[in-house]
Amino acid sequence: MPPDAEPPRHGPLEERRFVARPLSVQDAIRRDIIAGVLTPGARVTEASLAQRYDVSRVPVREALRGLASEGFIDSRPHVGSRVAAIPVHDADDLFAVREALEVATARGAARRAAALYSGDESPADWWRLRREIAALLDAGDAHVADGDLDPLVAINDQIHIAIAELSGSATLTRLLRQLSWKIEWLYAADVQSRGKRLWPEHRVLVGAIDAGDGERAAALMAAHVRESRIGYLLRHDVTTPSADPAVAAEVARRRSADG
Amino acid sequence: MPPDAEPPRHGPLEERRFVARPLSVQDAIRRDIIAGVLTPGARVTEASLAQRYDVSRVPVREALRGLASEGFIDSRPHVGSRVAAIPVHDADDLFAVREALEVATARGAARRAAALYSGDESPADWWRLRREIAALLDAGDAHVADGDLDPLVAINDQIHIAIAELSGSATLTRLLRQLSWKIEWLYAADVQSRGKRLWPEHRVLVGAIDAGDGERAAALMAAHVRESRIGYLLRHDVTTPSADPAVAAEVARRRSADG
DNA sequence: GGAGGAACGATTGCATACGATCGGCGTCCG
DNA sequence: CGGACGCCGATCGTATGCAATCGTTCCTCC
Repeated sequence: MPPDAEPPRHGPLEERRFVARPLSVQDAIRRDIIAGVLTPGARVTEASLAQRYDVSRVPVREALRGLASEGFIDSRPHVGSRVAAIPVHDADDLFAVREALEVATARGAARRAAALYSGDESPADWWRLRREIAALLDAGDAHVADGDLDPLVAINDQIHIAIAELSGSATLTRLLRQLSWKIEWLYAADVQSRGKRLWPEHRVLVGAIDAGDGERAAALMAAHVRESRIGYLLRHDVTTPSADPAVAAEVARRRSADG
Repeated sequence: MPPDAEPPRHGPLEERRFVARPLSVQDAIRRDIIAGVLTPGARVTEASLAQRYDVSRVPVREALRGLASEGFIDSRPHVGSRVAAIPVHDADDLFAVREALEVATARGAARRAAALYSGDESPADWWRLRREIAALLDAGDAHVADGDLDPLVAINDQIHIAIAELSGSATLTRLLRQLSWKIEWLYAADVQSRGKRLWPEHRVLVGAIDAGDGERAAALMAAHVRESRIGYLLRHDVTTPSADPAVAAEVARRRSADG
């Protein structure tokens, strides 16, 4: 089924509802913060941002409030707002929570796939998400083949978010999205991630979801996120490797092995 | 030291910065949603809320945007907003993620306590939070002694949030706060929680944090949250008890034991 | 009688304007 | 010479007004 068959049918309604919102001011500011255009500690007044993004103070104000509740902005009433500090010392904990989040979403997605095949449920947007994941997998493969690894981190995040949406839990999806932004911020701040080795795991994971094997999907996701966590800790030498003893041991082992 | 000695000194600056913001519109609406005053599915227009809380449309608008990003409001552009559905089918996953979150914050709080005693760090508001926890523990004890268990769930949440702040991770604290609101919503929606049995565990947990024993604090918190999760699942008979096999087995065991 | 289209009401999105509050700095008094 | 008081610029918080968009309803035509 071609992916462009259904969208023009319902038109802009379903379109705006779910996928392609026209990049709100909040998204634009967040993107600039993550990309490093707005550096931590920088003063951002409503007026300056309004001029920067060519809108009035009102949307900027709403965006700032949202970004403050997401932790990208530190705001003090009647004083001003600043770009928050990158949570580098939280990195390991962020990965630990991400593991729990993603294990739950992977298991939920597989469970929902099983329910779908047995006819218990008929989720409307399941197939749309499934096709989106397929497209993302193909796009990632193409980038890997071309040796262009930079877009991989963004595609990786989109796949994981799509799997979360596949699980049907809006709450978990929302939390994971916030966490992904933070981890992306961590990656972008220091060093470009090289996710080539972890990339092939995605297809195996999606296969387990399609098969409806919840436990296998959960185990694969746990290993996948844990590898990502170990990789981050290996690239950033921190004093305390990890709070999780198993992760810390693995980091120490590889560090001594690789020299 | 009486707790009302310092606030009038620096006045409203430090006051507003951290603790007692004058209950914003967003907090008021969220409170009403959790309390069931605004029921899921109810239409909420900016104008009606503005009249209800006696403010203009602009603060209502900001509050709605924030609540939408928190998942309490479903908003569609140019159409309107509705109170979101209570995430009952996510309950078990929410507890699983909460366990990971709270284990990380408990471990972090204990680690920070150890660093404090060894003189490595000197956190300014550590003692303030520690006193706040002590006051909350005493208040909870008083309620338990009086047999007034209703405020216990709120006090419980405040203790857990304070422990998260003690860990020093703003990101984890923010995620936990959002999760706590959702779980509180779950509890308030169906049945009043009876947390008397779990209450004494708090002092043991805080003791482990004070001792700087990170692993013990983490283990205690994991058991504490898991008990809470099992209790919820026991009170709400769901078809699939839990995604975690150990939790599911324990729920089944107690259910057959209690009849 | 049914289907397509246009106009209307309702609601949000944004811009502008004004009032309230805070931090900084000069000045005055002890 | 040091500290406290008061003024002032800066910034936020809120209110009001207008334009854009969506869902609906009614009208017309087939």
